[in-house]
Amino acid sequence: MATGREIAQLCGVSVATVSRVFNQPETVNEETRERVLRVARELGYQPNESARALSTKQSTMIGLVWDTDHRRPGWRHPYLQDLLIGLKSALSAHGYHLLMLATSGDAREVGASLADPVGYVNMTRRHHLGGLVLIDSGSDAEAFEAFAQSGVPCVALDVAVDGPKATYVTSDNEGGAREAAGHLAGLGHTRIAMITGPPGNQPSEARVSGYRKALEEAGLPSRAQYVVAGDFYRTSGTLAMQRLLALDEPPTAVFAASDEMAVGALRAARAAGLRVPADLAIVGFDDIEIASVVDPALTTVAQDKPGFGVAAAKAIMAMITGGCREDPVILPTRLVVRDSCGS
Amino acid sequence: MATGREIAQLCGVSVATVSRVFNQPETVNEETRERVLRVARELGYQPNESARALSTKQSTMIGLVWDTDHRRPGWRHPYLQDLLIGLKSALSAHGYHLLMLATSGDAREVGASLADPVGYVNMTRRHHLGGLVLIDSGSDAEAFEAFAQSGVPCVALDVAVDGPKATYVTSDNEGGAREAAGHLAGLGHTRIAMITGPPGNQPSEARVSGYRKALEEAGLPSRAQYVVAGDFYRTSGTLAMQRLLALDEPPTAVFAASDEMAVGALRAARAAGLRVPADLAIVGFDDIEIASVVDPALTTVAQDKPGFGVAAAKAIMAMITGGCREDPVILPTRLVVRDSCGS
DNA sequence: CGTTTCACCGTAAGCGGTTACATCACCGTA
DNA sequence: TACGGTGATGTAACCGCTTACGGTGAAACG
Repeated sequence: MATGREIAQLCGVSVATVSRVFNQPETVNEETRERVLRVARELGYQPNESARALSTKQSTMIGLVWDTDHRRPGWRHPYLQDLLIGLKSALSAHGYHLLMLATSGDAREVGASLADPVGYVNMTRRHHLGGLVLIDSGSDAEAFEAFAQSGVPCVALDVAVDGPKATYVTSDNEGGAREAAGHLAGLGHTRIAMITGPPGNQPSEARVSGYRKALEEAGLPSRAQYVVAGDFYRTSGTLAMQRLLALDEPPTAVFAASDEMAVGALRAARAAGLRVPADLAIVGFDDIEIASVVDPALTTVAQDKPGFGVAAAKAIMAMITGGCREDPVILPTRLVVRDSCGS
Repeated sequence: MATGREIAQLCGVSVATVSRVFNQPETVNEETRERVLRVARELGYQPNESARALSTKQSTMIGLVWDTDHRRPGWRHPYLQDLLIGLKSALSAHGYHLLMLATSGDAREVGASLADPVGYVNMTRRHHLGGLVLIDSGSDAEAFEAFAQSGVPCVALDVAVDGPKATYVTSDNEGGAREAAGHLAGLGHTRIAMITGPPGNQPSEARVSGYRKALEEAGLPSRAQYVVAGDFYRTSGTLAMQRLLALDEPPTAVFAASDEMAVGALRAARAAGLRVPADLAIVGFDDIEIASVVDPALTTVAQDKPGFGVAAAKAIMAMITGGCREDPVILPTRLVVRDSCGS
């Protein structure tokens, strides 16, 4: 590996000049700059990032906090891949790398344990990370708040946090839900139920709120027994649907807070002998891949998946360079009408 | 941030001793060791990884090479999330972190361009990465070979590579395909077609080979027009199926090299008025999520998705510590019989 | 012609660890 | 008593880069 010193010797300049060529090119004479660059290229020079980070106290890395061995076994993020694509490409464009942090297993560790924000924050300091991107694993609101308060620049996905250098990005859950439920109402449905996510989950709460607004706007009554809680998983959708169907006056339309639950509901409906959408209209949320594959294809509220990553990347970079808090980002959603609501 | 020097001063020892406490605990007197550890804990000491890496010329990071802006637009890895879960948790357990590399956009870059192995290898040196994990993006065989030859420890997923410190992990594609096609033969089918992946793709080739073996074992003739090429995408499955159905003697069973193509084939069959599985049996490969959701649920060959990541992690760590090549890992597959083959 | 200005560049002190080597006290042994 | 061995620790060089500071020569100025 060629070092700056070698280049300096070959060019007859000092290491300081070599460094300047790469960091403040305008301060060095064009002729010598060219010379240094040429030699650097010939030698295949790669600046030592460890040395640079040590000296400048900052690296070009952003930490990604994503709990894989989570307390909710089997949990899968609905669109992790698209999110990462957006995140990574936006970060790459500005020379940043994404570091998937681990807090466990390191014998050298001092006082950091798994799923413990402190552990991640420690890692942030160890590696001079510019900031953190926090991926929601379903119910980390409290932990995320700790991150936000730590002073480390961080942006949370789908969890509203607040802190000196913290912000978040989320979809317009309320608006999307409102559009979805409104769509059902517009189709003439008057008995519209909702299957929610786990209580306390922010996107879920927002979706419930949007659902309520849509009912109100359509002049429909809001019945308590039409709102039943799920947990975003498919099975919970089936269970919830069964409870709805057991009602004296079962709904003719259901809005599920996730596509997975919508699929579960669809199963339950079919098992009960109902035809979808003829007897029961179903709308989901997320627009994950299976939405277009189930039969009937699921009408759903699409989230801007890569946009999530891009927005997170922009926010974190802005906070790193700007040094202050950024405004939260609310991404627009889009109602994708397919066959499950019989429009 | 507390440094080793501060600890040293507070404990009345030298920085060397502090360092030894963490790296060669056995060489330092128990009493002083306890003292140093206690003070370190009180100060919330976190070793500076940049300094450590600079000094030792190695970091605790493994690079992940995953092309997001690939020449095949819309490409998605069939099970990236599970793979990452396995990879990350196995690496975490040994104190390694995963760095998602970017090669583009860095103005400071010297001679590294996107999708160029050299760029990634340069990044490896810059950051003192222990090694690289290469995720196949569909057709990177040549590029991967360049990685393998670079001397950097690396393990490729689903691409057979060879090099001084390179190895790969892949599924038993041939065996899985053989079992799948054999299953169809066992069901009494004699006209069994196959929809392959893109020509040159190694897993696809192996699956074709397994398919051929199964036919042979069942005493069935191998007809050239029964093997039609797709590209792993859904649309290509539809197209391929249409061609198969246009044959004078259309097949009664189809084995697709991916679930996506199987779904596409299923659509084509249904559009042609065929019932699945009564008129046409279909088997896929991968066992992605949609396989269990389509109607009829897809019989398919399941890959050990998290196992991929775990195996890759073990291999790369073994090569880093061992310094030499590891044997390739072939993961067993499992035939998941659902409804699309009418067993 | 002396002085100021300015563009350019070198010197050297860090950044926070690791580690080869030296030191020192202490013990057992001849 | 002199000496080699051993365990515990200190000393200092080094890893490769950044940057504050100072120096130099030439152009510009009065």
